[in-house]
Amino acid sequence: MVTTRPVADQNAPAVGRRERNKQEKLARIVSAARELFRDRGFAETTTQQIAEAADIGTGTLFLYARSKEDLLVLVFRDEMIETARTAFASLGGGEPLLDQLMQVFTSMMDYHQRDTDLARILLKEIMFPNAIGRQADISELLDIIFGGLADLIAKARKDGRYGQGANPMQVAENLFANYYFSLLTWLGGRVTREQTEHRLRQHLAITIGETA
Amino acid sequence: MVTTRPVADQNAPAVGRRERNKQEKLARIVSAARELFRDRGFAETTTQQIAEAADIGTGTLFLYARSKEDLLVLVFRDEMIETARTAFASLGGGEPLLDQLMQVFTSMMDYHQRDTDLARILLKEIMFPNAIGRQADISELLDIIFGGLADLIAKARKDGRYGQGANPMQVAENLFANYYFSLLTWLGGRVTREQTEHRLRQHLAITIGETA
DNA sequence: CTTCATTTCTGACTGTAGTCAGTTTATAAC
DNA sequence: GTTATAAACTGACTACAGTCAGAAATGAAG
Repeated sequence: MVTTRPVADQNAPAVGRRERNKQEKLARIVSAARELFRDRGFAETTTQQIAEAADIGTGTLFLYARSKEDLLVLVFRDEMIETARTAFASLGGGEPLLDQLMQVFTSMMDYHQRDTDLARILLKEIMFPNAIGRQADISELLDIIFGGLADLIAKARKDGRYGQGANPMQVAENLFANYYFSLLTWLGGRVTREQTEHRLRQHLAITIGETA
Repeated sequence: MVTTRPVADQNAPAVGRRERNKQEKLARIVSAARELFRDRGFAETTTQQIAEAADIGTGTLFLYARSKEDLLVLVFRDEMIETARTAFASLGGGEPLLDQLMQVFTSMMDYHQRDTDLARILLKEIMFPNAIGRQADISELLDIIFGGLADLIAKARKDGRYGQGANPMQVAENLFANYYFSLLTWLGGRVTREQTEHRLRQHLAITIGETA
């Protein structure tokens, strides 16, 4: 049997043992970290424990994530992206814009509610990445959210469900700023989820120039 | 000479040597920390250095601030409060609301521009206090900003410079959320100050329902 | 002044994130 | 196969934030 080098396997160019090993290790790391973070919490999990559970050296961990926080983002980024996508995709077509917006944002809040402590740290890291050029890039997540919101606004305007004239992307940014701020107060612990949603709705209404 | 115990010295009740020492130490700590943070940056300054410069033990530092981040807030909180007060106080009366808002926010941005690295960490700590019941409480700062904004809105509405019907406090929160978000992108380093101001103005215009 | 209780202070110590010089492993070239 | 080069890995190590048991200072009471 002539084992030729694996030439151009469709969407996996140049996959040698090296690359495979790397992918496997990354998977082990992410899996171990996810479990430990969920079980014990972020602060209570040490990078040593993660390394041990992933069966790698302590130093190796930091080849895959620049910091413990970076690792956290790496672990949950995909879930968040999926949550955002689903939130937009499961939207009915003809409802009032304000209701659509609230559906999207409450879906994302549902995700964070499962573990508000992790959510808090995630939120912080998303907007304050402490390593420039981080491994775990979150621009894709932001693109999905901003793009989705801008689309909603543009569509609502076409259908005559929303009349204002401002640039959809700027309205989207304004809406997200309010969502982010609401999330902060919610996860800050002084306000219930119910109160947070109520206020968020009013803030969104102000931005799109309607009554709540 | 009969040294009576200092009875009720007007606005300083029960000031013994103990209280005086504490105040002096706090002043030394804040002063030393301010200088070091400004000179070398936050990450590059160690709590040891601060303690040494303030001529106290390492442990003592953490009786006055729960963490290094807490100390940062302790150091700059008063300056920020003063900046916010001044920003609102130096406002002319009859200008368009949007211009007034931009004046307030650019004043606060001027303050942060002196040291954007510190500003970044401050911003983070203000919205993500990592110790509950921190020593350095920032609720006063937020009260000033929210109150000031709400006043501006209420006044503008009375004068007929602003017509919308929403609760002034909620509009204030919406405006601040947008300011905070703009600050984030600015201090995140991907956008110039000029671009940031331009965008902020448009976001504020959307919120108050006017054209930029 | 002399206890005694309470507050404040202290620095040796601990736990942990992150580093780096040296080692191992994969690939390429012949 | 052998050798050479580069990539990936490793764990002993470093630096530093924050702790805590004991020491010192203060004030109160007699």
